[in-house]
Amino acid sequence: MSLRYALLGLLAEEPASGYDLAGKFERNLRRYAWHAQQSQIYPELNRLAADGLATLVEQGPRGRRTYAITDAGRIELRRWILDPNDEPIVRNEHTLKLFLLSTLDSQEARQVLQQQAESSLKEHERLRAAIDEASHTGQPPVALFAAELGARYFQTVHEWALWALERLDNT
Amino acid sequence: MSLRYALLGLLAEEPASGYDLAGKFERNLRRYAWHAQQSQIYPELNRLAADGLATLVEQGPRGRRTYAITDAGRIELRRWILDPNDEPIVRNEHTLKLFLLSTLDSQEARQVLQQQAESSLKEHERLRAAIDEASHTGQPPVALFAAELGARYFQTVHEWALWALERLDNT
DNA sequence: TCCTCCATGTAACATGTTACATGATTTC
DNA sequence: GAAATCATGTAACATGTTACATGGAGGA
Repeated sequence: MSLRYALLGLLAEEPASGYDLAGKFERNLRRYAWHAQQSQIYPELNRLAADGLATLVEQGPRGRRTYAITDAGRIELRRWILDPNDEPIVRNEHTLKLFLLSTLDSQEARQVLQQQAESSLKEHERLRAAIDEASHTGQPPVALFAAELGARYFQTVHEWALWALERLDNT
Repeated sequence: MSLRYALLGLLAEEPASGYDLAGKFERNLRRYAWHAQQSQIYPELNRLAADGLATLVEQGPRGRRTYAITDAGRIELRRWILDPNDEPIVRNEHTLKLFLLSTLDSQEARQVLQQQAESSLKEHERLRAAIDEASHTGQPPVALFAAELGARYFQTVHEWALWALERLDNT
Protein backbone atom coordinates (compact mmCIF):
# COMPACT_ATOMS: atom_id res chain seq x y z
CA MET A 1 0.00 0.00 0.00
CA SER A 2 3.01 2.32 0.14
CA LEU A 3 2.44 3.58 -3.38
CA ARG A 4 -0.95 4.83 -2.29
CA TYR A 5 0.58 6.82 0.57
CA ALA A 6 3.40 8.14 -1.56
CA LEU A 7 0.81 9.56 -3.97
CA LEU A 8 -1.28 10.92 -1.13
CA GLY A 9 1.83 12.56 0.34
CA LEU A 10 2.72 14.24 -2.92
CA LEU A 11 -0.87 15.43 -3.34
CA ALA A 12 -0.75 16.79 0.23
CA GLU A 13 2.03 19.13 -0.88
CA GLU A 14 0.11 20.41 -3.90
CA PRO A 15 -2.55 19.30 -6.38
CA ALA A 16 -1.13 17.42 -9.33
CA SER A 17 -1.96 15.28 -12.36
CA GLY A 18 -0.78 11.71 -12.89
CA TYR A 19 1.84 13.07 -15.23
CA ASP A 20 3.09 15.52 -12.60
CA LEU A 21 3.20 12.77 -10.01
CA ALA A 22 5.20 10.50 -12.29
CA GLY A 23 7.71 13.33 -12.66
CA LYS A 24 7.92 13.87 -8.90
CA PHE A 25 8.52 10.16 -8.36
CA GLU A 26 11.25 10.23 -10.95
CA ARG A 27 12.97 13.34 -9.60
CA ASN A 28 12.41 13.09 -5.85
CA LEU A 29 11.53 9.62 -4.68
CA ARG A 30 12.95 7.01 -7.04
CA ARG A 31 16.54 7.14 -5.86
CA TYR A 32 15.93 7.04 -2.13
CA ALA A 33 12.41 6.27 -1.09
CA TRP A 34 10.03 4.62 -3.53
CA HIS A 35 10.04 3.44 -7.10
CA ALA A 36 6.87 3.57 -9.21
CA GLN A 37 6.05 3.41 -12.88
CA GLN A 38 3.70 5.69 -14.69
CA SER A 39 1.53 2.67 -15.51
CA GLN A 40 1.02 2.07 -11.80
CA ILE A 41 0.31 5.67 -10.92
CA TYR A 42 -2.73 6.27 -13.13
CA PRO A 43 -4.84 3.33 -11.90
CA GLU A 44 -3.90 4.03 -8.27
CA LEU A 45 -4.89 7.69 -8.66
CA ASN A 46 -8.27 6.58 -9.93
CA ARG A 47 -8.66 4.24 -6.96
CA LEU A 48 -7.69 7.06 -4.61
CA ALA A 49 -10.45 9.18 -6.14
CA ALA A 50 -12.94 6.29 -5.99
CA ASP A 51 -12.12 5.85 -2.28
CA GLY A 52 -12.65 9.56 -1.61
CA LEU A 53 -9.04 10.20 -0.58
CA ALA A 54 -8.36 12.41 -3.58
CA THR A 55 -10.63 14.38 -5.85
CA LEU A 56 -10.51 15.69 -9.41
CA VAL A 57 -10.20 19.48 -9.23
CA GLU A 58 -9.43 20.54 -12.78
CA GLN A 59 -9.48 19.27 -16.33
CA GLY A 60 -6.91 20.92 -18.56
CA PRO A 61 -5.70 20.68 -22.16
CA ARG A 62 -4.65 17.30 -23.59
CA GLY A 63 -6.97 15.53 -21.20
CA ARG A 64 -4.96 16.65 -18.20
CA ARG A 65 -6.70 15.74 -14.94
CA THR A 66 -5.51 17.51 -11.79
CA TYR A 67 -6.27 15.89 -8.43
CA ALA A 68 -6.15 17.26 -4.89
CA ILE A 69 -6.07 15.42 -1.57
CA THR A 70 -9.32 15.41 0.45
CA ASP A 71 -9.73 15.77 4.20
CA ALA A 72 -10.24 12.01 4.45
CA GLY A 73 -7.03 11.60 2.46
CA ARG A 74 -5.09 13.79 4.88
CA ILE A 75 -6.38 11.86 7.87
CA GLU A 76 -5.45 8.55 6.28
CA LEU A 77 -2.01 9.82 5.28
CA ARG A 78 -1.25 11.13 8.77
CA ARG A 79 -2.40 7.87 10.31
CA TRP A 80 0.02 5.94 8.11
CA ILE A 81 3.02 8.19 8.68
CA LEU A 82 2.56 8.23 12.46
CA ASP A 83 2.02 4.49 12.71
CA PRO A 84 5.36 3.11 13.93
CA ASN A 85 5.74 0.09 11.73
CA ASP A 86 8.76 -1.75 13.06
CA GLU A 87 9.07 -4.03 10.05
CA PRO A 88 9.09 -1.63 7.15
CA ILE A 89 9.80 -2.92 3.66
CA VAL A 90 13.26 -2.24 2.30
CA ARG A 91 14.41 -3.13 -1.19
CA ASN A 92 17.58 -1.58 -2.51
CA GLU A 93 19.34 -3.21 -5.43
CA HIS A 94 22.40 -1.10 -4.89
CA THR A 95 22.83 -2.01 -1.26
CA LEU A 96 22.15 -5.65 -2.10
CA LYS A 97 25.13 -5.65 -4.46
CA LEU A 98 27.28 -4.14 -1.71
CA PHE A 99 26.16 -6.92 0.64
CA LEU A 100 27.29 -9.49 -1.89
CA LEU A 101 30.74 -7.93 -2.36
CA SER A 102 32.38 -10.70 -0.38
CA THR A 103 31.46 -13.20 -3.10
CA LEU A 104 33.79 -11.43 -5.55
CA ASP A 105 37.56 -11.60 -5.73
CA SER A 106 39.36 -8.53 -4.44
CA GLN A 107 40.07 -7.01 -7.85
CA GLU A 108 36.38 -7.18 -8.78
CA ALA A 109 35.34 -5.88 -5.38
CA ARG A 110 37.67 -2.95 -5.86
CA GLN A 111 35.99 -2.18 -9.18
CA VAL A 112 32.52 -2.11 -7.59
CA LEU A 113 33.74 0.03 -4.69
CA GLN A 114 35.36 2.52 -7.04
CA GLN A 115 32.16 2.87 -9.07
CA GLN A 116 30.28 3.31 -5.83
CA ALA A 117 32.66 5.93 -4.46
CA GLU A 118 32.32 7.92 -7.65
CA SER A 119 28.57 7.76 -8.07
CA SER A 120 27.82 8.53 -4.43
CA LEU A 121 30.10 11.56 -4.52
CA LYS A 122 28.31 12.81 -7.61
CA GLU A 123 24.88 12.33 -5.99
CA HIS A 124 26.09 14.03 -2.85
CA GLU A 125 27.28 17.08 -4.75
CA ARG A 126 24.10 17.25 -6.80
CA LEU A 127 21.96 17.27 -3.65
CA ARG A 128 24.17 19.79 -1.82
CA ALA A 129 23.83 22.16 -4.77
CA ALA A 130 20.05 21.67 -4.84
CA ILE A 131 19.81 22.37 -1.11
CA ASP A 132 21.96 25.49 -1.44
CA GLU A 133 19.78 26.79 -4.20
CA ALA A 134 16.52 25.98 -2.44
CA SER A 135 17.63 27.48 0.88
CA HIS A 136 17.38 30.99 -0.59
CA THR A 137 13.73 30.60 -1.53
CA GLY A 138 12.29 31.06 1.95
CA GLN A 139 10.69 27.66 2.33
CA PRO A 140 10.03 26.26 5.81
CA PRO A 141 13.05 24.24 7.03
CA VAL A 142 11.12 20.95 7.02
CA ALA A 143 10.88 21.11 3.22
CA LEU A 144 14.61 20.46 2.99
CA PHE A 145 14.91 17.70 5.60
CA ALA A 146 14.57 14.91 3.08
CA ALA A 147 17.16 16.41 0.75
CA GLU A 148 19.53 16.85 3.69
CA LEU A 149 19.09 13.20 4.62
CA GLY A 150 19.82 12.22 1.02
CA ALA A 151 22.95 14.34 0.92
CA ARG A 152 24.22 12.90 4.20
CA TYR A 153 23.41 9.39 3.07
CA PHE A 154 25.45 9.67 -0.11
CA GLN A 155 28.32 11.24 1.78
CA THR A 156 28.26 8.28 4.16
CA VAL A 157 28.32 5.81 1.29
CA HIS A 158 31.17 7.70 -0.32
CA GLU A 159 33.26 7.70 2.84
CA TRP A 160 32.49 4.06 3.43
CA ALA A 161 33.58 3.11 -0.09
CA LEU A 162 36.92 4.91 0.37
CA TRP A 163 37.39 3.24 3.75
CA ALA A 164 36.61 -0.17 2.25
CA LEU A 165 39.02 0.38 -0.64
CA GLU A 166 41.77 1.24 1.81
CA ARG A 167 41.11 -1.86 3.91
CA LEU A 168 41.14 -3.98 0.78
CA ASP A 169 44.54 -2.60 -0.23
CA ASN A 170 46.04 -3.33 3.17
CA THR A 171 45.37 -7.03 2.79
CA MET B 1 15.17 -10.67 -10.62
CA SER B 2 16.97 -9.33 -7.57
CA LEU B 3 15.63 -12.06 -5.33
CA ARG B 4 17.30 -14.60 -7.55
CA TYR B 5 20.67 -12.87 -7.17
CA ALA B 6 20.25 -12.37 -3.46
CA LEU B 7 19.76 -16.13 -3.10
CA LEU B 8 22.68 -16.86 -5.40
CA GLY B 9 24.83 -14.49 -3.36
CA LEU B 10 23.97 -16.18 -0.09
CA LEU B 11 24.62 -19.59 -1.63
CA ALA B 12 27.99 -18.30 -2.89
CA GLU B 13 29.01 -17.76 0.74
CA GLU B 14 28.01 -21.26 1.80
CA PRO B 15 25.57 -24.04 0.90
CA ALA B 16 22.19 -23.63 2.56
CA SER B 17 18.60 -24.85 2.67
CA GLY B 18 15.55 -22.72 1.97
CA TYR B 19 15.03 -22.49 5.70
CA ASP B 20 18.59 -21.29 6.26
CA LEU B 21 18.21 -18.73 3.48
CA ALA B 22 14.98 -17.39 4.96
CA GLY B 23 16.85 -16.89 8.24
CA LYS B 24 19.72 -15.09 6.52
CA PHE B 25 17.27 -12.78 4.77
CA GLU B 26 15.61 -12.04 8.06
CA ARG B 27 18.82 -11.42 9.97
CA ASN B 28 21.08 -9.83 7.38
CA LEU B 29 19.24 -8.43 4.39
CA ARG B 30 15.72 -7.44 5.36
CA ARG B 31 16.55 -4.20 7.12
CA TYR B 32 18.94 -2.75 4.57
CA ALA B 33 19.06 -4.56 1.29
CA TRP B 34 16.24 -6.85 0.27
CA HIS B 35 13.01 -8.14 1.69
CA ALA B 36 11.75 -11.64 0.87
CA GLN B 37 9.22 -14.04 2.31
CA GLN B 38 9.81 -17.68 2.94
CA SER B 39 7.00 -18.44 0.45
CA GLN B 40 8.98 -16.71 -2.29
CA ILE B 41 12.28 -18.34 -1.45
CA TYR B 42 11.31 -21.99 -1.90
CA PRO B 43 9.92 -21.70 -5.44
CA GLU B 44 12.83 -19.50 -6.52
CA LEU B 45 15.34 -21.98 -5.12
CA ASN B 46 13.69 -24.68 -7.18
CA ARG B 47 13.87 -22.49 -10.29
CA LEU B 48 17.55 -21.79 -9.58
CA ALA B 49 18.15 -25.54 -9.46
CA ALA B 50 16.09 -26.12 -12.63
CA ASP B 51 18.20 -23.46 -14.41
CA GLY B 52 21.43 -25.08 -13.29
CA LEU B 53 22.57 -22.13 -11.16
CA ALA B 54 22.25 -24.06 -7.92
CA THR B 55 22.27 -27.76 -7.15
CA LEU B 56 20.93 -30.01 -4.42
CA VAL B 57 23.91 -31.29 -2.42
CA GLU B 58 22.36 -32.93 0.63
CA GLN B 59 19.09 -34.22 1.99
CA GLY B 60 18.84 -34.10 5.75
CA PRO B 61 16.30 -34.87 8.46
CA ARG B 62 12.79 -33.35 8.27
CA GLY B 63 13.03 -33.15 4.50
CA ARG B 64 15.85 -30.63 4.68
CA ARG B 65 17.30 -29.90 1.25
CA THR B 66 20.69 -28.19 1.13
CA TYR B 67 21.68 -26.41 -2.08
CA ALA B 68 25.02 -25.13 -3.33
CA ILE B 69 25.80 -22.61 -6.06
CA THR B 70 27.16 -24.06 -9.33
CA ASP B 71 29.91 -22.63 -11.55
CA ALA B 72 27.24 -21.29 -13.89
CA GLY B 73 25.60 -19.68 -10.88
CA ARG B 74 28.81 -17.96 -9.86
CA ILE B 75 29.33 -16.61 -13.35
CA GLU B 76 25.79 -15.28 -13.51
CA LEU B 77 26.05 -13.74 -10.03
CA ARG B 78 29.33 -12.00 -10.86
CA ARG B 79 27.89 -10.68 -14.11
CA TRP B 80 24.97 -9.15 -12.23
CA ILE B 81 27.00 -7.55 -9.44
CA LEU B 82 29.54 -6.04 -11.85
CA ASP B 83 26.88 -4.71 -14.21
CA PRO B 84 26.65 -0.99 -13.41
CA ASN B 85 22.89 -0.50 -13.41
CA ASP B 86 22.36 3.22 -13.11
CA GLU B 87 18.65 2.91 -12.33
CA PRO B 88 18.57 0.45 -9.47
CA ILE B 89 15.28 -0.23 -7.70
CA VAL B 90 14.86 1.42 -4.32
CA ARG B 91 11.88 0.92 -2.06
CA ASN B 92 12.17 1.99 1.55
CA GLU B 93 9.00 2.56 3.54
CA HIS B 94 10.93 4.21 6.32
CA THR B 95 12.61 6.75 4.10
CA LEU B 96 9.32 7.37 2.31
CA LYS B 97 7.76 8.45 5.58
CA LEU B 98 10.68 10.78 6.21
CA PHE B 99 10.14 12.31 2.77
CA LEU B 100 6.53 13.01 3.66
CA LEU B 101 7.37 14.69 6.96
CA SER B 102 6.57 18.10 5.55
CA THR B 103 2.91 17.12 5.21
CA LEU B 104 2.62 16.89 9.02
CA ASP B 105 2.33 19.72 11.51
CA SER B 106 5.48 20.39 13.52
CA GLN B 107 4.39 18.58 16.66
CA GLU B 108 3.66 15.41 14.67
CA ALA B 109 6.90 15.76 12.72
CA ARG B 110 8.76 16.01 16.01
CA GLN B 111 7.16 12.77 17.14
CA VAL B 112 8.30 10.92 14.00
CA LEU B 113 11.79 12.36 14.24
CA GLN B 114 12.13 11.34 17.87
CA GLN B 115 11.07 7.77 17.09
CA GLN B 116 13.56 7.80 14.25
CA ALA B 117 16.40 9.14 16.38
CA GLU B 118 15.82 6.44 18.93
CA SER B 119 15.45 3.46 16.63
CA SER B 120 18.44 4.40 14.47
CA LEU B 121 20.64 4.76 17.53
CA LYS B 122 19.57 1.34 18.72
CA GLU B 123 20.29 -0.24 15.32
CA HIS B 124 23.64 1.51 15.18
CA GLU B 125 24.67 0.15 18.56
CA ARG B 126 23.48 -3.33 17.71
CA LEU B 127 25.58 -3.37 14.54
CA ARG B 128 28.67 -1.90 16.20
CA ALA B 129 28.51 -4.62 18.83
CA ALA B 130 28.12 -7.30 16.14
CA ILE B 131 31.11 -5.91 14.23
CA ASP B 132 33.23 -5.80 17.38
CA GLU B 133 32.43 -9.38 18.15
CA ALA B 134 33.01 -10.60 14.61
CA SER B 135 36.31 -8.75 14.21
CA HIS B 136 37.98 -11.19 16.61
CA THR B 137 37.07 -14.23 14.56
CA GLY B 138 39.72 -13.74 11.87
CA GLN B 139 37.42 -13.32 8.90
CA PRO B 140 38.66 -11.48 5.80
CA PRO B 141 37.94 -7.74 6.11
CA VAL B 142 35.46 -7.79 3.20
CA ALA B 143 33.08 -9.94 5.26
CA LEU B 144 32.41 -6.97 7.55
CA PHE B 145 32.05 -4.25 4.89
CA ALA B 146 28.27 -4.57 4.71
CA ALA B 147 27.84 -4.42 8.47
CA GLU B 148 30.10 -1.37 8.59
CA LEU B 149 27.97 0.33 5.94
CA GLY B 150 24.85 -0.48 7.96
CA ALA B 151 26.36 0.91 11.15
CA ARG B 152 27.43 4.10 9.41
CA TYR B 153 24.05 4.42 7.75
CA PHE B 154 22.14 4.27 11.04
CA GLN B 155 24.54 6.69 12.64
CA THR B 156 23.90 9.11 9.78
CA VAL B 157 20.13 8.79 10.20
CA HIS B 158 20.49 9.32 13.94
CA GLU B 159 22.56 12.48 13.53
CA TRP B 160 20.20 13.76 10.86
CA ALA B 161 17.14 13.23 13.08
CA LEU B 162 18.79 15.20 15.92
CA TRP B 163 19.74 17.95 13.50
CA ALA B 164 16.20 18.07 12.12
CA LEU B 165 14.69 18.23 15.61
CA GLU B 166 16.94 21.13 16.47
CA ARG B 167 16.00 23.00 13.32
CA LEU B 168 12.34 22.38 14.03
CA ASP B 169 12.70 23.83 17.51
CA ASN B 170 14.36 26.98 16.22
CA THR B 171 11.32 27.87 14.15
C1' DT C 1 5.16 19.98 -41.20
C1' DC C 2 7.69 17.48 -38.07
C1' DC C 3 9.38 16.67 -33.68
C1' DT C 4 9.19 16.80 -28.83
C1' DC C 5 6.85 16.74 -24.85
C1' DC C 6 2.50 16.43 -22.47
C1' DA C 7 -0.96 13.31 -21.10
C1' DT C 8 -3.81 9.10 -19.97
C1' DG C 9 -4.50 4.70 -20.15
C1' DT C 10 -4.70 -0.91 -20.91
C1' DA C 11 -3.04 -5.87 -21.34
C1' DA C 12 -0.05 -9.58 -20.44
C1' DC C 13 3.09 -11.05 -17.55
C1' DA C 14 6.29 -11.28 -13.37
C1' DT C 15 6.99 -10.64 -8.67
C1' DG C 16 5.56 -10.36 -3.91
C1' DT C 17 2.09 -11.14 0.16
C1' DT C 18 -1.00 -13.53 3.22
C1' DA C 19 -2.93 -17.45 4.69
C1' DC C 20 -2.96 -22.06 4.87
C1' DA C 21 -1.37 -27.10 4.92
C1' DT C 22 1.59 -30.59 6.61
C1' DG C 23 4.69 -33.01 9.22
C1' DA C 24 9.46 -34.24 11.57
C1' DT C 25 12.78 -33.46 15.38
C1' DT C 26 14.42 -31.58 19.53
C1' DT C 27 14.03 -29.76 24.09
C1' DC C 28 11.86 -29.21 28.48
C1' DG D 1 3.88 -35.64 26.19
C1' DA D 2 3.67 -30.80 25.06
C1' DA D 3 5.73 -26.99 23.01
C1' DA D 4 9.05 -24.90 20.22
C1' DT D 5 11.51 -25.02 16.23
C1' DC D 6 12.88 -26.99 11.88
C1' DA D 7 11.39 -27.72 7.35
C1' DT D 8 8.97 -27.46 2.70
C1' DG D 9 5.55 -26.19 0.17
C1' DT D 10 0.79 -24.29 -2.38
C1' DA D 11 -3.25 -21.13 -3.49
C1' DA D 12 -5.47 -16.85 -3.89
C1' DC D 13 -4.70 -12.40 -4.19
C1' DA D 14 -2.17 -7.81 -4.57
C1' DT D 15 1.40 -5.23 -6.46
C1' DG D 16 4.77 -4.03 -9.94
C1' DT D 17 6.88 -4.30 -14.91
C1' DT D 18 7.09 -4.09 -19.86
C1' DA D 19 5.12 -3.12 -23.91
C1' DC D 20 1.78 -1.10 -26.36
C1' DA D 21 -1.98 2.25 -27.83
C1' DT D 22 -3.63 6.78 -28.52
C1' DG D 23 -3.74 11.47 -29.24
C1' DG D 24 -3.28 16.82 -28.15
C1' DA D 25 -0.33 21.02 -27.86
C1' DG D 26 3.61 23.80 -28.65
C1' DG D 27 7.82 25.11 -30.81
C1' DA D 28 11.33 24.97 -34.80
